[in-house]
Amino acid sequence: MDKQLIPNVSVDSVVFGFDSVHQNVLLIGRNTLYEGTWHHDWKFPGDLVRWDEDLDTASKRILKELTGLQDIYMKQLKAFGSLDRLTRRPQDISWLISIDHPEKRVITIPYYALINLSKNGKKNIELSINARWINVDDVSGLPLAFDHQEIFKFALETLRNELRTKPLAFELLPSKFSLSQLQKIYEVIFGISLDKRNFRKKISNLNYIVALDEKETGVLHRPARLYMFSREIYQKLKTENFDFTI
Amino acid sequence: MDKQLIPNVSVDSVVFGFDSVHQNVLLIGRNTLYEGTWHHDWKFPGDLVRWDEDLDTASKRILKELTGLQDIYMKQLKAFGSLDRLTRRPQDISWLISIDHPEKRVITIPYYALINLSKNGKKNIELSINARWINVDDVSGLPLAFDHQEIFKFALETLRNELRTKPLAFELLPSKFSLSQLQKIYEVIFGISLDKRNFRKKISNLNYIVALDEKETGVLHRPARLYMFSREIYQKLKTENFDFTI
DNA sequence: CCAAAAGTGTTAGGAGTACACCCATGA
DNA sequence: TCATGGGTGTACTCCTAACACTTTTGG
Repeated sequence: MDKQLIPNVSVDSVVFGFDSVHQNVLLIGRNTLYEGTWHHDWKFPGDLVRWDEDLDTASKRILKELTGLQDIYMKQLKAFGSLDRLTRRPQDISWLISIDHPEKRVITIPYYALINLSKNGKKNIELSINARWINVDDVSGLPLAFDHQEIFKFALETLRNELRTKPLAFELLPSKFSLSQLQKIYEVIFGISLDKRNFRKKISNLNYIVALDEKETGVLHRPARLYMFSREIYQKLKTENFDFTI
Repeated sequence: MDKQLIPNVSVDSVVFGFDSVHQNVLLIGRNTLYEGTWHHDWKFPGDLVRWDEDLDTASKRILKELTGLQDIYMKQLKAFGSLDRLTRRPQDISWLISIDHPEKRVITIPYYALINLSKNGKKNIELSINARWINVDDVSGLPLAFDHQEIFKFALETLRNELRTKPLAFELLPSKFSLSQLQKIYEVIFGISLDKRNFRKKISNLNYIVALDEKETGVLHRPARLYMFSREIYQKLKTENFDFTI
């Protein structure tokens, strides 16, 4: 095995992709030969960390290598290090042998990432390898490798928590956006529907969301006014508790 | 070095101790010989993980070995794995050499723990090794080893977040407690003061905090009514968002 | 002129906040 | 009877929630 790699520490990426209608997650399809038959399942993109890179750097590098994605919001979830996390499912053991992986025990440090698919082009990303965007509602019905189902559950909870308490929605929007786009993010990720008037009333109290003198173009309906998120104003007001409980 | 230990993965414990007046954290004093003079600093209790134990198990074992504490609430924070985390301060390098530690790069996985000092006896815990309870407000003025200042900051933020959104306060209370005791926890940990009447009004809406037909005894004032936390009722209502924004 | 989404105000109920006095007990 | 913390109610303000029609644009 490559000597530049730490043999027992990996990172995985749970990449959430938002396409203005659904919330998806990026999974890599995998075929494993086990007891003479092929098994198909899914895993999150991930790999071993190098000796000469930080964990945050590793997560970015590996995501880029495996999917071509870069310059997107990424945040560490926590470490997963159960004794049997690689060996619970016999087909995973077969797979580890097939890729000549020597370690019985690898601790993985998953990250979650956010990406706007309408902005970045869903297909460009799927081109690389056998990655697919899967609707988050369908993930619990799929066979996932190792402890990736557990990691997924933790990632989804964390995403929702952070979205409610931090200005994370703007990572999923272009720098100029309409209030309907913003509202849609909360609706899709929390799986709820919100009242337009009440939502706007709430937003108008947040003075770090600033109205621009610009409108949408090229839409076949009344064009919406555009807004931007001012990180400077947000930082100043940050001491007040932000709570996006909508 | 002990072959049972994973050489590059450790756990640390940020133990918060609440003594009904202050919030403290458990630190281990350390003297390091560096360039001919002794340097004194502090670190969180921690050690390497064994090959044959889960991370959660390791954190409990090591905390018990180093402080005698057991059966307390512990939760993982996240992994810290900067390239230079062991080597930023020259005296840390000296110390690693002195304890014959071979690895240049160790990823640490800190946990935070909660303990009620009035219940458990502050002194019993300090007896072991050179551990001390330090008021959390004083920690940022102390020299801490490695990246432990950064870990501490993260732990304190996480504690406050969890306390606001999860029924964590009850980990710091006996099973039967008065409302003043409960109020005190929020006051000390958030460093604020709360109105008694408004606090009680809020509590009375939470029906998983159930009034008992019992009173304090042995106090030299009017005895307070006792309450208990019902985890069953809490679990049922859990879907409603809990927010202890006081 | 039609389709499609943008934009806008009012009211009623509930939650949060500020505030001061009497009560029960042990010493 | 005194010291100590326990226990209680009201009024005001602010936030939340429910709800429907007009406006602007491109086709």
